Amino acid sequence: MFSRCVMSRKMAHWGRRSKERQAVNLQAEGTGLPAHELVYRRLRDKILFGELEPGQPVTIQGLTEQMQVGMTPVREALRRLTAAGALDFQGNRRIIVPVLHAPAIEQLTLARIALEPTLAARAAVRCDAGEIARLRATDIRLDGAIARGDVRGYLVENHQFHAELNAIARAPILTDLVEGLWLRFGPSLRVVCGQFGTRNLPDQHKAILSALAAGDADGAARAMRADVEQGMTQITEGLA
Amino acid sequence: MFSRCVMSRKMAHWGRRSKERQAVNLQAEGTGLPAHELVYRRLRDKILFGELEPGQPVTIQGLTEQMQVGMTPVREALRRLTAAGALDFQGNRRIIVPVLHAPAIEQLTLARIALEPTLAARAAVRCDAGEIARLRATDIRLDGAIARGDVRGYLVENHQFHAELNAIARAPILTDLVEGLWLRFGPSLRVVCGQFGTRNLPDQHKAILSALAAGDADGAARAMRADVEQGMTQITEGLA
DNA sequence: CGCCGGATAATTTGATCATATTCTGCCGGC
DNA sequence: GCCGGCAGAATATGATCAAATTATCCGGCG
Repeated sequence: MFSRCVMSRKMAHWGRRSKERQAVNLQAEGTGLPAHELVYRRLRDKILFGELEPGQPVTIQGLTEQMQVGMTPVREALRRLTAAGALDFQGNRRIIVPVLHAPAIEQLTLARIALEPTLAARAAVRCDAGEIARLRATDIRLDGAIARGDVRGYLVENHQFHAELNAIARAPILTDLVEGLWLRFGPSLRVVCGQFGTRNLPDQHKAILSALAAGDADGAARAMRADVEQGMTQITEGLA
Repeated sequence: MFSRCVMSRKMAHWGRRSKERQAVNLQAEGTGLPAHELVYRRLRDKILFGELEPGQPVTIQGLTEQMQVGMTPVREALRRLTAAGALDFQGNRRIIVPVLHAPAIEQLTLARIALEPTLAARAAVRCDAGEIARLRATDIRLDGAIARGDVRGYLVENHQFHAELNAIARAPILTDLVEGLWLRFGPSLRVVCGQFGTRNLPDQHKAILSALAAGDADGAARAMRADVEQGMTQITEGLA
């Protein structure tokens, strides 16, 4: 009992040393958010914007040294992402970036068509002028990225457009569901865009914006459905 | 350096002792699944079947001693559940069982109506005789639980019925989404059932079964939609 | 003289880490 | 070709620190 107490003091000293090194790193990274949250967000963005390749293995130890944090936060972030289907947990405790196959794409399309038009319709009856203006600005940046041939920029702004739109709908539960779907096809979308470039990337954003500005819920839903179908068709054909 | 080594040996010894006790406990629980998976499943069932009360705080340390495992597995299970919305992460790093309010119920209803009829329709064109028979058997057990006034049994068998039905649809991604929704309203559903007992718990399961047996996709979807609306109305009125 | 509000101490809980242990997959010997 | 050891990665634990909540205490006021 006593010896354990002494021992603990020593460990406390070492722990403090490493902790200080750690603290500096976290401050450098940014806000006062917990490390597991930071790891989660950075990994999520990497998946969403195609910095990870389908099939690529994701190891805990790799992340710990890459992000300079302990294993526990990494572990938690990975659990969150695997729970959301953004990463694939191979039975033999190995984690990889998911490789989409036809049935998965079909289900994702079904789910997106079931949810995103509903959100667009809600947004149409809730949006105000400022929100539409911000949405227009995002869409212009999106067009710029396409013209520039900037794949990463396209992915970022496209997601931004849809995220802003979903936020307007004031339905956080539905929005969370949709975000989870986007995480699932993010890596594959990047692959497709990488193959074909940004030349042939039509979207229905103009039609969506018109419907929103007119407060036309049904029109917004239809336009969103078309946008989703177009996007998922791209993925299907690109991976075929 | 040396002292640390000695210390480590002692810690290892204690760790092993508790680990062996643990191993026994894990074996008792069942298969050779990892601890975090077991914790996740047990917590999920508790949420799904109403053993946790809305608003009740869920603490890591409480779980560690309750389930006799270390903090890391508990932590991972909680991350998975909060990611799915089954638990609510209060900003001040405290976790509680979610308390549903009207907008949340509305969104859950929207999502369920968007997804579950689709799954039912898919099931209708995929089911075979054996699956229908199993589904019938589950529904009979469900009726038994209702007649007995067994709330817990009702929750278990009702979930089982829908889970089996969704499995027939062979759309694991959609099924996962729906499972997440069920987790969100599980605790509140229990509260409602606890208030009213199992007397007034009508469902559309007979209609669903007929449609499935007839291979009538559209009929199955309609019946499922009615079942979902009925169930969610119960919750809305019960919590009002 | 008793009660209440705010400041402080104590406890509880969460977050993170280093380490020990276990499992998986691979490689070389038979 | 198969089996046993080995390297590496994942799982799990306990220690420790930080934050937040709760309990306590004391001075001022009714």
